[in-house]
Amino acid sequence: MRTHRCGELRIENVGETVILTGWVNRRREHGEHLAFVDVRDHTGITQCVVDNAVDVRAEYVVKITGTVVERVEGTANDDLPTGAIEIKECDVEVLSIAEPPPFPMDDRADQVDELVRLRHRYVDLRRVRMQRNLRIRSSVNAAIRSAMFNQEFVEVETPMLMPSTPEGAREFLVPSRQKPGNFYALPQSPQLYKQLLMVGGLDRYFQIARCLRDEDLRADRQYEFMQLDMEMSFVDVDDVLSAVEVGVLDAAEAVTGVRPDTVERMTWRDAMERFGIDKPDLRFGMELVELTSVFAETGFKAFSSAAAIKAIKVDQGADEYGRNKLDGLTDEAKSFGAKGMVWLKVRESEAGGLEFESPVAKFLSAEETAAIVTATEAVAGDLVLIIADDWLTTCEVLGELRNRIGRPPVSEGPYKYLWVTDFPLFVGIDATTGQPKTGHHPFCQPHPDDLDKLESDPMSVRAQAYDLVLNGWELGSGSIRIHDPVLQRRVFELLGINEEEANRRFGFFLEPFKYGAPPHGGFAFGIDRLTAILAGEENIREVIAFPKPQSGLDPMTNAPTEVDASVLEEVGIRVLPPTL
RNA sequence: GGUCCCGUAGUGCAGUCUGGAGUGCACGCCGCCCUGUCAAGGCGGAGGUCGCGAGUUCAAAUCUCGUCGGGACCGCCA
Repeated sequence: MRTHRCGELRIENVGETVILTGWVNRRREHGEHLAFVDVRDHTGITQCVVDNAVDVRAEYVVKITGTVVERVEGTANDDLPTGAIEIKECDVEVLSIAEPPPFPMDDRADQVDELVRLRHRYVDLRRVRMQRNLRIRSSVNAAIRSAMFNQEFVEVETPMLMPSTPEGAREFLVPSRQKPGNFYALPQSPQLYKQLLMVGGLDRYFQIARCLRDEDLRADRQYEFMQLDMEMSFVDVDDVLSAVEVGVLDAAEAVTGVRPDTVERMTWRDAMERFGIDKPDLRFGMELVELTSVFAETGFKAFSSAAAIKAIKVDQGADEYGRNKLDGLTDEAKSFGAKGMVWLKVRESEAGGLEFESPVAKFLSAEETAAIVTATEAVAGDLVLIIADDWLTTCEVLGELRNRIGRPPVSEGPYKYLWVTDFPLFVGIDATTGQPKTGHHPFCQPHPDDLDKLESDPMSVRAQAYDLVLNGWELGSGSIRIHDPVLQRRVFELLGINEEEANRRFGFFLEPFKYGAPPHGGFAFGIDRLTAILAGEENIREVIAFPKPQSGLDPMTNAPTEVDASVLEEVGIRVLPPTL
């Protein structure tokens, strides 16, 4: 139908008769005998010179046949790759007429209410931004697929209809017609199946897998999302990390043209100590400074009873953070669990040294003041924020403040990939049962050096679990799995799950391990998130063709909808009246 | 479940604090003019349930309450 695409023609094509197809980007009339029509497809725009009698308007779909000519002296457009030429003696065929688009087709649409864009997503998708993002996404998928295939991973599709498992995220349920009153669940992840593929001797499995979780939506969370899901047999942690790295770095290189530096590694403990979070953004410093020992003998009550005291320093933040902003940060700190926040503005003292301007300055001894300055390497004009609490709270609150104050926008480089390793096997105690709660999932292999502490000091046991982090976003996580039924039983017991309950909840999954399970481990990372960061987008909706807004209600299709009573009847469902 | 912000023409805004006729701007749209524009230019025109519902008031886009919708975040996401 066409000889060229709209972004292709150059000065070399002058003289050729060409056929272009696309959408009318804009029309400029100049009296009775002259009008310019910019025809657009995903490759770009070409200017066509037509007679004003031709009635084409914005977003009409057209087929234009004409001759490529060099533009008249002085009328070339340097902003367009095709700006040196135009199409003359055009024969214009209208393939589809169109109503005016509901929003501008250029960058101004970035300011339009997202709901309007989503309601007319098919129009929004024509824009440069969305074309670019979806093509980046396609490159990411292609790079990952070939990276895994080249490493001898086998692509296997696992079922979308699976049994409901009560663990983890809330599931989407699918009623059964053959067995009314019973339900399938859509997979939160292919976790269970991929481990069974290892039992089945696939050795190396991967899948670009759709996962579904019925949890509240966020900028980085949709009901449905895509993961690179993989699992390997006869491996240790390093083997898994290396294999995943190839996929992630290939994808990044495919998009940016630059292969990222090798992925850094950091233990969970170090990440918490230094950055106060298990997904540190390494693009900026502002590391947490340890001050606990400084206040070992302090007379300041807020600090004397705290297990951990740490600080962050805001370079030259003293003037920028007035009373209102500091109060805001304090409220923030409290909302994340701190009892309070101490701020110190560093000033030159009259004696020539440094002193603090702060409501609590008078409670700090000269030695403590000096020690804080030394530890934080503060200079006049800096702002120091101190949190004193139990170790985890101190770290987490400062981690939040650090991100709030220093974190650059997603679109700013560089890309900082990071492995966070040695996560704790258990995090916290379940308030109702008094049993430890798993940090990852109950099939996660404890660190071999910590096996003897499982019963005696479970909270200190590290897991062979690891996360991949990019610029402060958690891309994914994985672990070496338990393949030994005896060890699995020990872990279940610690979690308060007896054998009967384990069989009831995970029976179909545990049974196969009696038939010879290889040691194995794996990983999964979110393709939406990786693509968003590589595209410089703050929100994964911008890299998804048809995403849902925060409510989960689709403004284009109106899903979810009611269904006919007969349909419900068939699956044995009766809908309750809405609760008031 | 919670906190905060937003809702005025197809789109983006101003007006809301301090109540006084839908008062206004830009883009888009429709018509006319225009032979070198390229987010063209000129002239004219159409287009509004101020999200919705109550309340206060002589009078509500504006104040109050409720509700719906959107966004960011917390909870949640093994």
